[in-house]
Amino acid sequence: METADAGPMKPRERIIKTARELFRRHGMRGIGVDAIADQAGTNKMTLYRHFGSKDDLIVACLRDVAAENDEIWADLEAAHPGNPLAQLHAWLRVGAECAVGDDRGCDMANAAVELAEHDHPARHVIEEFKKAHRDRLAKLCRDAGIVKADMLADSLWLLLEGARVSNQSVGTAGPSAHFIAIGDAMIAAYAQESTAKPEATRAAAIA
Amino acid sequence: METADAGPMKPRERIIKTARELFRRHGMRGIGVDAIADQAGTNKMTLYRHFGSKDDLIVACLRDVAAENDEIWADLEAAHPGNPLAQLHAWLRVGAECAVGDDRGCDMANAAVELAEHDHPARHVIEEFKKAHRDRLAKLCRDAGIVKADMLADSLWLLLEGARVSNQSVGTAGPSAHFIAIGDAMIAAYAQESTAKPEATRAAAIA
DNA sequence: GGGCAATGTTACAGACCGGTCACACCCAGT
DNA sequence: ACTGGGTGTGACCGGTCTGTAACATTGCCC
Repeated sequence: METADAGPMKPRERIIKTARELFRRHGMRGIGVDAIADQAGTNKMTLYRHFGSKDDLIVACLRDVAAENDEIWADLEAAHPGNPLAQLHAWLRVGAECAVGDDRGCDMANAAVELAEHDHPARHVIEEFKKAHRDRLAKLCRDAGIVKADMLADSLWLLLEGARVSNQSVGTAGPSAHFIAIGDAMIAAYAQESTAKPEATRAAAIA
Repeated sequence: METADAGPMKPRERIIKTARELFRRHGMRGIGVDAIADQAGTNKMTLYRHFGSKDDLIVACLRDVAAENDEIWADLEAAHPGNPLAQLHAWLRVGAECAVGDDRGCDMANAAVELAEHDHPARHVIEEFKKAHRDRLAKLCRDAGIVKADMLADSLWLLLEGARVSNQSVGTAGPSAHFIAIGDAMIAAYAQESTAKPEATRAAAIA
């Protein structure tokens, strides 16, 4: 059949790319390896030669998602070098693209829902990825001089997670539509709290 | 096998109760009707006499979830009659029970993730439920005199959705641990904004 | 051109799943 | 005691799924 992607990519890449799309559209348990191989313009045998099992393929896809996300963070820092507050606002805008322009949520979070077994090989990748994301966000908040950096990071994090999962039940026109407004309000509130009160502290530091 | 639940309940109830638990633990696509019937102390044939298909059973389970939730809202109002702000804080506590004491998230949201087909019969139930929940929350905010009631409602809603989905990737000790603190801060910020600024308005109303 | 590794093709095995059938059973209401 | 509706039992069908085996084919490098 091979409806798409007979491009110059090697089979391995095509399989991962196609699998990611089909996993996303039908769920990991809702699509078979045969359909993935077909759609990738190859066949089941070569798929199994590159990935020993479907679970291995799933793990490879999630690692691909993680790598893609690393690029986003690199872009974020490159766009506003040395300006963590601007990076924080930019992060919010990037998150908004996910939260308003897409109704199938975060691949990692979806995988965590679908792969309920606690010993699934993908769980490790998911947990590592999400913790890394949250830690990067917290570092950004800290570097931006937010006092309660962890609280703001967790607030923004839960906001994004909530928006992306909410899209799947009530659509992008639901509460997620206010994503940026809510996020900006959060940042503003914590930033104000960080500059208003501790004048005594700052004065002491100067003196 | 019938490891559990040979109680006095009629088969239909036992099946729904068991199905809900197994769906929750293994995912809807991760458990078969045969296993559900076994665990419920009955058999597949009886299951199919009560529910025409597995999808029907799924819908029935989700309706059961919705009914249980209605009770929670009734309890909330009964506990603090005529005091919407107290109900709002109580709602946050109830949400916290889900967000810190459970790592398998919201059944409805999980179903939305797992049942990716846009025409699945359960989708209607999920959407209706989630919208009703969000609307009730917005009404509570409005009744509590919050000016930007919709914004607060959406913020709290996304907070809860995020916490419950986040539990499945990073556990209850992750950002969800700050659920109540974050929620209280949100309510406080919006409540302050609702009493501080509009003194002119209130004065005008009195005069 | 020869050779070798990667890829394609077909068929198959084994398991599981949703769903149905025919028939035996139990037990309450009359 | 009878009867009838709800229930239990096991077998079965057709389909789909992951994963494998054996063999043909392509394409690249020397």
